[in-house]
Amino acid sequence: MRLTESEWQIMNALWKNHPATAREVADELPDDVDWAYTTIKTMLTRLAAKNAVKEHKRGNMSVYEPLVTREQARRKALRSFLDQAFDGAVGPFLHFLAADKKLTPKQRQQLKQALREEESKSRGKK
Amino acid sequence: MRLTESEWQIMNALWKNHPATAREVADELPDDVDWAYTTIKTMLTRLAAKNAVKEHKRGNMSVYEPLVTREQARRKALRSFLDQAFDGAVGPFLHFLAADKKLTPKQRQQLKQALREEESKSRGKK
DNA sequence: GAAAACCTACTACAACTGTAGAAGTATGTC
DNA sequence: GACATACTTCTACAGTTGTAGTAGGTTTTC
Repeated sequence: MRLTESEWQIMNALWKNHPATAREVADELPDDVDWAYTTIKTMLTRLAAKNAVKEHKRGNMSVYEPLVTREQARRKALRSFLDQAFDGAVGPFLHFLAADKKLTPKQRQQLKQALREEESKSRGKK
Repeated sequence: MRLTESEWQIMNALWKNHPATAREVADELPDDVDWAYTTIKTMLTRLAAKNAVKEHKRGNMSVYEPLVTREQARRKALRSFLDQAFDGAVGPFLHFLAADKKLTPKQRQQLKQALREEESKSRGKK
């Protein structure tokens, strides 16, 4: 279940605040996304068809709820990205990432910190 | 200039070995990609239209050459991914990545190592 | 209770994607 | 030189995506 670019916009809005009506989703969309109300409805309907969201009727109105978590969607997207751009190989990707000139020292620091946290977490479990 | 999934296949093949004829590209494609020769030609033509590859005539035949590097394409793709799934924020992504349960200890090690290398490299430049 | 404002479902439609066939032309082979 | 091969360009066509209009029902508002 792959999200298209527009679908990500909708889902991002929905993850921020849900359950939500189409109108509420519209309000959460970034300012530069200026879609007709019916466009948003169309998107939500398509997302429901894909089982990415659940549509409930509340009175005469529809309220939407994500069926996939942001985590899950991110994981999927990362996987696709890795498959496409790195033949699915994590190692080369990590190198690519670490070598990224645009990473600030702070971000590098952050990444290392995150890794340390994870390490101690998994040590704890062992 | 965004590559579609099929276009990545073609480009991956072309990066592996170029300049290459359509036939050679076909040979480099993964085994599970079994496209008609004309499909590959179509893709290459479309990629040329997008300026992702350059088509040269060699005699009556076409030879293709990437115009974007794999690096560049990867960077673009990473950027799109980050924008979509993380609002473009690198920090949260790094956390997400470091927290990935599927990272093996070895990969974590690798990532840290890569970071260290980068650090000393940039220290050297300073 | 008629008008305004909103909602829903359905339809539309062009651009892009994935995938390839057809027809024509050049090349290698006996 | 006729036949098989291989290449090229053009055309095709269904499915997906981005984006929205229209028509008809419902709720709110003087």
